[in-house]
Amino acid sequence: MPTFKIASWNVNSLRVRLPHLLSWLQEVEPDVVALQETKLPDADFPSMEIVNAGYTPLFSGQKTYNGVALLIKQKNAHDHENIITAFPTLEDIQRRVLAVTVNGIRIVNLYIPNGEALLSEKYQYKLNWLSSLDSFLKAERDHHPNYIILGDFNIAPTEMDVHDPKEWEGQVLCSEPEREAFRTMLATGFTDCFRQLNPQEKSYSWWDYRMNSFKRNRGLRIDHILASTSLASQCVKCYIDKTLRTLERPSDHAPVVAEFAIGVDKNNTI
DNA sequence: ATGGTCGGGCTCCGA
Repeated sequence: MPTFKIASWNVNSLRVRLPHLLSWLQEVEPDVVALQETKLPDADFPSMEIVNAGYTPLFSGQKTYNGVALLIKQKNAHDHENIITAFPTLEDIQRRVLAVTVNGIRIVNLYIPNGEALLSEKYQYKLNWLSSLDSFLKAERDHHPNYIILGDFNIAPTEMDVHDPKEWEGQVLCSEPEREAFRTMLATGFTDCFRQLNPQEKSYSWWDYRMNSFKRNRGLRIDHILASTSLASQCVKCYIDKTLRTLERPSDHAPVVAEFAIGVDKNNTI
C-alpha cells in the first residue's frame, strides 16, 4: 500500500532556514511540504536549491512579510493543477494562501493571520480572513473528496494545545471566536490529524523566542494538518518534529508531519 | 517584574 507523507513548517524566513530545510528534506523525504513565512519575493525564491534537493517549488511570496510555498517531490510533480493564490471573496495584498491539486489530492497551504491582540485591527482582519476561508472551503470541498488543509493556523484549538491554559485564556490564538472558526472547519468535513491519532498528547508546534520558552516547553499547538474525513481515516501517523527547534538559529515553529496509507484505488493513487 | 528575542531592513514593524 503506497504511503503519502505531507508536512507543514513555518520557517520564519526561508533565506535563513534554507540549510535546515535542505537537510530535513533529505532526512524525512516528504512527498509534499507546505512552508509559511518565507519572507521573500518570488524573484528571490531559492528554486535551484529546491530543485537540486528533488522537489518542484510553487510559491507566492512578497518582500519582508508573509509568503507561502509548496514543495512537491519530483516523482509526483508531473500531475499538478488548479493553483490558487488568493480567496475569491477577499482583496488582500498579503501572500497567505497557496492551493494546488497533486495527483487528485487537493492541498491548501495557509498562513492564517496572527491577530496580534483582541483589541487590535489585525484581530478583525484575522476574523474576516477566517470568514473568507470558510466560504472558500465550503465552495471547494464537494469537488475534492481527498482534501488537505495545512499550515500555520495561529489558533490553539483547545486547552490541551496550550502549556498554560489559565495564562492564555481569552488571549489571541486562544480566543473563543478563533476556536469557533477552527471548529467550523472541522464541521465542514475535516479532521485534525494530530489530535485524531494522539488524543491525549500535549505537544506544541510553536514556542516564543523569548524567555527560554522552548527550554521550558511553554508552547502552543497552532500548526495543523486537517484532512477530509475519508482521507483522515487513512492517516496512520502524525507528529511534530521538535528536533528542528533545537538547532542553531531555529525557526520559532517546528514542522508537523502526517503520513497516509492510500488505498489501492485507481481514482485515488499517488 | 508587564519584560524578553528573533527576522527584515532600516531606527521600527510584526510575530
